[in-house]
Amino acid sequence: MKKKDRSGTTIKDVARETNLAISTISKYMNGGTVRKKNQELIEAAVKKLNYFPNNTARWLRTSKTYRVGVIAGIVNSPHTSAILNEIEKKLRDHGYSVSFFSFDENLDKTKEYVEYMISNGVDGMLITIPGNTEGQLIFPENLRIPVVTIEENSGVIQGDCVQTSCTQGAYEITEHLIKNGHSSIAVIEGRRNSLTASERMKGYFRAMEDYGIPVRPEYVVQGDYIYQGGYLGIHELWKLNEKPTAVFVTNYDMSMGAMEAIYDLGIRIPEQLSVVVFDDFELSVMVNPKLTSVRQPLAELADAACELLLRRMNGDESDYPKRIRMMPSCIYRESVQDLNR
Amino acid sequence: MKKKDRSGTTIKDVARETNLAISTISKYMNGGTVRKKNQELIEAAVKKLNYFPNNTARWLRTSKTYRVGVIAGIVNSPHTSAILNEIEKKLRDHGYSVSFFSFDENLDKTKEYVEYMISNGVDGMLITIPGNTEGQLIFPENLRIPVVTIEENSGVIQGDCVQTSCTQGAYEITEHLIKNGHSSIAVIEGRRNSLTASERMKGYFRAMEDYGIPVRPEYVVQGDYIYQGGYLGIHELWKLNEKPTAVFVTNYDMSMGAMEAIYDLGIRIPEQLSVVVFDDFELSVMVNPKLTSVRQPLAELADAACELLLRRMNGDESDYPKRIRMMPSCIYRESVQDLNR
DNA sequence: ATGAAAGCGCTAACAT
DNA sequence: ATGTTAGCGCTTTCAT
Repeated sequence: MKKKDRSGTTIKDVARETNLAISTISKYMNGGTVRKKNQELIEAAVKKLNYFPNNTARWLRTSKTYRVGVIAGIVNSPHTSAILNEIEKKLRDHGYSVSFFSFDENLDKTKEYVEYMISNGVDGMLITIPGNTEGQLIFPENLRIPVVTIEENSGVIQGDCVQTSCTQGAYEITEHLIKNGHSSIAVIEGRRNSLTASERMKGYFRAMEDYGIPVRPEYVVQGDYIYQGGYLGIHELWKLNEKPTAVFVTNYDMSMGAMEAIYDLGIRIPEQLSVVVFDDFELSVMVNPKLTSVRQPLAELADAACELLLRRMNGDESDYPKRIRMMPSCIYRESVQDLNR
Repeated sequence: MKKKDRSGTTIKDVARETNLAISTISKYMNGGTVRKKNQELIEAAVKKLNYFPNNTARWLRTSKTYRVGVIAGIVNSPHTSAILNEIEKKLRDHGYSVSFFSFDENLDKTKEYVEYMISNGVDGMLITIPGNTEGQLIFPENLRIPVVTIEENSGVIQGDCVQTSCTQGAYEITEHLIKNGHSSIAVIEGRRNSLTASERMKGYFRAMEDYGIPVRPEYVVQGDYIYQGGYLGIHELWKLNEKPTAVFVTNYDMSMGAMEAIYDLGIRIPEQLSVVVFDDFELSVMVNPKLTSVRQPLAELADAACELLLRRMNGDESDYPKRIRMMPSCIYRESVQDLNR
């Protein structure tokens, strides 16, 4: 039997070794009380045979796997990895392990992934959609396990979710530029049809409007949420006769491209151009000067999602569906020049 | 029953719906042939009831979970996330999903983690040890599933592993400095007792020796593999009367600290100081000027590890234990001044 | 091609 | 406190 080759010692072996009933072993392994003598017997046998209980078989009876499925974007991005890191830590603290899938492109496959996860026996799921992903989350029809989504958008999903308000962050950072005396404020937009992109633009437009500053069409350049977009965006802006005094780059990847272009063109920050960016990762403090940016509370987001999921998995459905909104915060560093002085 | 609340449709339900035997359904689901009429019946029922087979129960019979356990360091680091990303993609392509644990501190808990993973029913395991982690991998005694480790060290583990040669990379990058006319070459060392640290230092010392350049003790400054170490290291070097013309920073976190210190002190790269670093992530190209660095082939490492594990899980033990060594490569950019010109 | 039945490792009544 | 037994969802002989 293949079986015997792979799987190690079972509860049966321990029972045989100790001359006790299987159920006694089971009881003890689950924290029940047995006679001291038997406890010692069991301990000895467990050690000798190197037995540890099989959660998978356990699940068959209890319908608990203590495993949660996580579906996320490319791990190798600071956004996803920050969230994933927090999720894993948090869930492990609560005795859960995580199985995860990442998807590269679109969301079409989520349904398939979700089904696969359930096939694999998870007690619940966490889904985090990177803001620059197109498409819609699709769930199998009669989903029986709790799912909490972590996202930057709003309105995409029904059900439990935690999210950040992109509009708010974009508004604040634009306002910051305005308060520093800027009115020629360019923006490098995210990909068309992206919800986060339009949320962020909304924040920008609203701030401009609130302060009565007209938006010049040539200052709104179309990006795509990737490196390239930021790079080309800056080049485009720098061809203008009347150059902006500030630029708001609306996501992380684009901000790297933008910085590259800024170096290439020899533009001095903040003397010639003030720069603010959406998302705050390592780069923001490693470039010179350090960037003023909008920071999404990723760890807090992940934490809240885990808490909620944990409650759901424990059967508490009281406040379903719950939508938790968190506010991003602006981090003021050295990349903005104060034009008032 | 809790049970019924959570778990969805079972094979039983499909059998009832179609008036066929459970075993017929099972056969069909596993690619066996059934009468056309029955096939249609089953398909219809599966769709109607939204049935998908439960891998976990399946495992009970087949001892295959199609799940592999991954134990890695902090996900939220470019090193780990690059590897994890590749592993997940690769394994998913082969029909496996990944369960993972990360550990923050030391390796003492690996044994526990490994046991837990096995309890959870994985077909194999991948363990990646970040080079800056102390301690020894400890495995449970009669481990019945294949394990492949991915590491930067050599000699720590018996069994299958893939690794990079740190010594080689450190040698090459030091040699590069020498060939560019440098002889006052400082190095910021990794943490004491770290194997990778000593491997990297070995590369440095060997290159210096091969080219007959004496190593000045004050140019070897002790770091700790974290940000702080790089930061303080540069400050320490810059207090010296005879400053080095080049510095080799031996890991990523320290190189960030070093760059920070370099900015703070207003040191110009490469005019005043040439900088080379071990590890090549985003930072290296985002700073100005771009950094010459040693790049570990992380994706390739992960790929090779997956290939090997996949073979082992398919029962091919032919070349056990296999040790695959990969060479890092140097990426020459703009942070080194050519003193020969 | 189909079905009946045994059994994977474990837990949970229930009886002792 | 311990043992007996049924059964979780599924695959796999072995009959039919």
